[in-house]
Amino acid sequence: MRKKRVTIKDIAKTLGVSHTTVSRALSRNKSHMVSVETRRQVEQVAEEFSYRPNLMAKGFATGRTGTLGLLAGESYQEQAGTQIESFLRAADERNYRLLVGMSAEWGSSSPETGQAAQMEQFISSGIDGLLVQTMGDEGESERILAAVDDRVPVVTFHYPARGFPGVVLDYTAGFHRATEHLIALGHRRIGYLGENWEGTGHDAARARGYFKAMTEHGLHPVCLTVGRQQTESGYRLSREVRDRFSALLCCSDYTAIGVYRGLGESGIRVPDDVAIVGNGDSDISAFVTPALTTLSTPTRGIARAAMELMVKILEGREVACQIVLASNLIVRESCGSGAVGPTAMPW
Amino acid sequence: MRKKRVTIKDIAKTLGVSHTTVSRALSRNKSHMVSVETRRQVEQVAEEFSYRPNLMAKGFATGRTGTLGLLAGESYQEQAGTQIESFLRAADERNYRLLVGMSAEWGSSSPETGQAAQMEQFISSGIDGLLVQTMGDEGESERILAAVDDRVPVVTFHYPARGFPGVVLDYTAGFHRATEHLIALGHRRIGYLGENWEGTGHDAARARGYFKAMTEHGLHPVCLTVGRQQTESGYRLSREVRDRFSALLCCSDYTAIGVYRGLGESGIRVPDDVAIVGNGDSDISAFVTPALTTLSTPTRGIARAAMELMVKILEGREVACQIVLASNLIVRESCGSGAVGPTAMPW
DNA sequence: TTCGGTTTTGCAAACGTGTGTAATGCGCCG
DNA sequence: CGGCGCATTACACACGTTTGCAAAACCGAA
Repeated sequence: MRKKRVTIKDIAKTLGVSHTTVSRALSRNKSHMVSVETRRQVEQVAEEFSYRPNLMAKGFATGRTGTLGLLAGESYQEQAGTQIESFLRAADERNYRLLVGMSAEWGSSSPETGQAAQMEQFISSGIDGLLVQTMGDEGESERILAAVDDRVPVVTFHYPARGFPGVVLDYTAGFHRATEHLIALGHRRIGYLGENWEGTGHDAARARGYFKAMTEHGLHPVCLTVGRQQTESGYRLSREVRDRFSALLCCSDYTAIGVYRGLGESGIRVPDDVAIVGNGDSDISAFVTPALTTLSTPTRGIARAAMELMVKILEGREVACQIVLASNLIVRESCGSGAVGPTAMPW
Repeated sequence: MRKKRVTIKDIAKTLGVSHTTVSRALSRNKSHMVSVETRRQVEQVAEEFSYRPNLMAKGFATGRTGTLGLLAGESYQEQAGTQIESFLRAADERNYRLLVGMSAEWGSSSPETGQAAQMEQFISSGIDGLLVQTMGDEGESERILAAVDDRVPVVTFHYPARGFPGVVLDYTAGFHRATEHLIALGHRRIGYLGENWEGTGHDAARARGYFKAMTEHGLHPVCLTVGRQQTESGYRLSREVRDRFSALLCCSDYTAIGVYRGLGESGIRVPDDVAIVGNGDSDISAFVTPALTTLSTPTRGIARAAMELMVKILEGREVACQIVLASNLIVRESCGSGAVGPTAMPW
């Protein structure tokens, strides 16, 4: 037995005015004036009845709901949780609500279908705009285009998607910088441990940065492929790697942790015998021993930039634009360059 | 220039029937029949026009939106990200959408105000039910009661809230078990490092489990207070602790990591000199050296149970009920009880 | 008093869908 | 042929809010 909600008509009735007047009094509409006295009374009664506007009805009438859809990626590696949290903050700051979903593989349907279905649902729910985490795979922007069908504005983040404005994380620049860091420390035999460095996604972007830096310095790049079980793969690959390289770039912190374990068991020391660089700056990276030098994903920056872009588009102040953010190299202990202890706490 | 959306009226017009018929044909309404032929035609045209129902209008008409509000807690310690993700999965499984917020301190307003405002907004947005992460502080259930004002059903999770059905995490049982684990290993001088063990929240619940186990075995409980900067506090307290205890229970994994560092710098070995138990089973715990024995929060279980409870309540199959879940003790290396290496990977 | 203008208010439609009630058509039986 | 029952469809209203247009009220000046 739930309470019946208070509407503007209830207020209107007790004041003996029309609901139109109440609506105008409360929404401070410019085009139609309400006398000061009327407004005062309306506000008083609204307060008294603890009136709360029905945002659904409002959105229904205006076509704007103040709600955005956020479609985040999977989390096993990319820290979707932190990313979502950052978006919640950014949305809160701008007084938007967030309908959240994950473009996941867990369901019965394929990832593409799931993603499309989520977008459809969001749009049906009446969002004002859609924030989509892109993965960079082939045909992604066509999929988004087909699902959204130009019914709401879209802002992508993480990876560029043809035809959509978005915030792009420049993994290439980050890994270029990380590779140069290792070269500057005197390393020559530097390897890259990647999941899918021949493809078109995140990982290939990282590999490109590595390739570029290596060839620029006349060095020979060598890539090894890790499996989906990243930590375990790193652990396995560590055997194969022991004498071939003096430094290793890993596509994720988890891979690096697996390498740590494997090398440790073989008596190979980090960073004295091999230098390691991770990626992601996940919670673990500052606390393992030795603390892991890694590339941090500017999660908050991405969320902020994407929200700002979305708001601009909604207000018609911007049409299309790609914002590029770079990963930061966080130097800790695992390359032996002098930094000691955790340098970046997660709070 | 966005596309105009296709409505049932458009379908009705092209078929020369009333929109009522279309509505009934698509919603397979029991009380009114539609001829097989008509339904077929309607479905065909709907497909052709790629019609998508306006969930807002639907909810507006029926009073049900298929959307739930999720108000998660802060994440700096409790891993809100993982918790949110679990809820997204659980909601997806049951075909609900999730409006997500965090009851945060980040805004300009006080946490209580922020929380209340979020609840108001959610309810205004037309949610069918509200999932609230409770913190266990004084007056919490009154605050929720005041904000929700019986307009939507509420299910709480994490901590019991008077008058609300919910899923309760039994920290007391978990820490009782952890303490007994240490006692069984022969430890007598066992300390507890807690944030607020005299209060009424999570941490006090943990402390109660510790107290209970200690007094049951005729041992003297000693609590030390850590600050909000958990890792740093653990680091500082580690000096004070070195000779007083042979085992330490920490209120979070992060505190434990701080203790690790501090003890390591003093040449005190874990677990040989001091045994450590953490709490939370965060990502780091399996990967630090030695791998941390910790209490895992059944994040997925909480989400599943809360969602199921909510659905039951929405369907009128349940009224009030408290489901209790316990933390699991994950035995790794930090108590020296024989387990080696990471025993629980996060995937 | 009347007129013109300004300020304030009300009416009614609109947004897209669901649903109670009434109407229509059809076949069957008396 | 009339009446009844049943299957199918249509009409009209509801949900809560915004908004264009029109009407009313008020004020000052002619």
